[in-house]
Amino acid sequence: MIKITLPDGSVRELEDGASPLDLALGISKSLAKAALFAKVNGQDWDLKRPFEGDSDVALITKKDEVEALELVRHDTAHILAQAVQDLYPGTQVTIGPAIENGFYYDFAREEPFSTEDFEAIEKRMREIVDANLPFEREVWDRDEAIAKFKEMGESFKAELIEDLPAGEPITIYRQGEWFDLCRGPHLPSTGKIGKAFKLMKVAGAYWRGDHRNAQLQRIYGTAWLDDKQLKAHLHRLEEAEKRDHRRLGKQMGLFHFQEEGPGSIFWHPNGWSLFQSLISYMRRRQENAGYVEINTPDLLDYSLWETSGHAEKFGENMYSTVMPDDRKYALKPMNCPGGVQVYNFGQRSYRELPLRMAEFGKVHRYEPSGALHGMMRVRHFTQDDAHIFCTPEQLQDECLKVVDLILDIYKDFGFDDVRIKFSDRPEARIGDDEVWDKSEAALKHALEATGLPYGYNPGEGAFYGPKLEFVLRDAIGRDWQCGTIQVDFNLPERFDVTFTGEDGADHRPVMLHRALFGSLERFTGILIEHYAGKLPFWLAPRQIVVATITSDADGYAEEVRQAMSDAGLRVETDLRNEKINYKVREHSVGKVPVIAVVGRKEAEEGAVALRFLGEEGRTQEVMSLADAIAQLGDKATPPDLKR
RNA sequence: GCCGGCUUAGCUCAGCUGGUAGAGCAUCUGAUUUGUAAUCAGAGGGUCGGGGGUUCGAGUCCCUCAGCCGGCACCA
Repeated sequence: MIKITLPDGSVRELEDGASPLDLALGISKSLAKAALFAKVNGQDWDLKRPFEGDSDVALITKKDEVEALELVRHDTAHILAQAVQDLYPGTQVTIGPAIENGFYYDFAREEPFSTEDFEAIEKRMREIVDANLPFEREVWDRDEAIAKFKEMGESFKAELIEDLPAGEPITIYRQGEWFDLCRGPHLPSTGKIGKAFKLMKVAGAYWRGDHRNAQLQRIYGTAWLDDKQLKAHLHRLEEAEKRDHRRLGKQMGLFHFQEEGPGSIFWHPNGWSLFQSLISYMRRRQENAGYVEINTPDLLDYSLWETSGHAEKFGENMYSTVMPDDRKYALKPMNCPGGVQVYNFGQRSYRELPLRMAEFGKVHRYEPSGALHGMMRVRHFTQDDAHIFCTPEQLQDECLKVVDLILDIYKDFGFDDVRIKFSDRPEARIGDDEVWDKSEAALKHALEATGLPYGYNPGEGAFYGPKLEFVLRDAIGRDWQCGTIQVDFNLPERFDVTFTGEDGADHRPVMLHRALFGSLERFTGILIEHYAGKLPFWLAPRQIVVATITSDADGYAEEVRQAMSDAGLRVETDLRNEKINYKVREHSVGKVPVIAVVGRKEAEEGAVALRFLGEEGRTQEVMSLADAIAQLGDKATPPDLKR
């Protein structure tokens, strides 16, 4: 007999060789039907896999949505693989994990898959579900497994097994004739997967994520517990597409791209207004936080990048040119060397530290063509950069201040859920390990002092120092790095940066690189998506459009515009000979937050009828012009000036 | 950069198996002066991303370059 302890603490005795399924049956028939898999001593366990002695057991059902979804998605990946191999013999399978919202499976096949193949594949997948094939777990001998997969021509699978640690049991899961190397667990049978899945897209992906390896074909799918969830997900995707910044940017007249400037933005008046609002805001915040602002050349002698080490690491991605004077120049890909020159000009005293030098720097990077993505990844962008020169003793405190500032600023833009990632030394780096030990420790301590949760990105630091990344998520769930802090003991060394200490001797400061928006271009894109174009009033490029009903009100409309403009509001008139419906629609589509409608009535009364964009139950309010200006003026005040 | 897809009027898109391009919106002109998401009528506008090829003939087939889209890789 074995003793099974359930999560509520109750204990049940079962025969040797009993499985979670027997346990469930012993409790109730409905539980046995609902159970998907079990957690046995914290380990994922198939329902039909016998217990190995006394155990703590939790039965997982659909109610445990996170676990259930993960399992269903993983199982769906398996039937995708089976379906593909049924339909396209000669295709090799590799790996197929569950991911957020679904799963993917990577295949090796000469001929490309196309989305047109999806219908046939999905049909075959549904057949496999209908067949209700039991998933059966087997443990194979390592060498036999390798030989078997090699014999089948599955070289990728064989490679996976070869790379498993020696002691690891090789588990194989069978569904009917088909089987795959897999850690498990799986559902009892394919019928339990259900049909709330859909194949979404094909894409290339490198074997083991390494671009030197073979390129595989990845099929992405989404999978859910029921049709309702699936439909909801597809609906979410559609909605997310509507807030795509590239689409909204066009509708709102913010910017455009064109072939002659791949990865570079042509800012239109509305977009540039938004961009400038962000800069003004950040300038105030930085000034308030004890920063000074500088500006350094866009074009500098290439040698500066050789000194910094960027040329060696990123030379391929730098725009550089040799001029008739035989000097090689580079468009700056980052601002650090420039900032260092300002610091190094003249002598610095310990009394000046920490010295926080900010720069809205335009940088150019020749990003790989495939990396370009709307405003999120461009070749020409503006950083709200700053370099903080401080003593090692001041380092931690400065890091903390930056983290606080970043999070406070994100809140002003409505981002409360920000993920922080700590990245430590990469393989390709400069500087001694002792220096890295020091800088990593300092940054980590500062981070931990905030008490905030954070993720860990091993080996993802900058080549000169460890970094924190602040990650925001776009409309359709893609993550984008925005803010960053990097601790740097290396560049001060390379550029011979010093200050005179209290003792009269030269000392080496530490350099802190930081950006809060990161790229203003990217941040703008994220803002557009975050607000689905309905920007907060203080950021909206056109805050108010004064729209007339008949031409009788033209004169009054102009008066209103002038008064609002005098109050510092961004306002335009729309005097066109069009119906008010037409004007309302056009400016609503253009995401103008307030339409001030004026007709004969308003003109007589000195009033305005304000129509607010997307505010349910508050679509229209009639008030005096003075009241309107007071109310809108308040709305137009940036959040940092309200406190 | 890699894999796949796409590229037709300012915008969104249609154009079957090759036979010299269509719609809606926008623009312009005219009429309409209209109370909160598209007033009516008329007109102009593209040689089908660039280049090359196959063909009697190509937007439609092939090659090539570029850009964009979806991923992957990269991201100072």
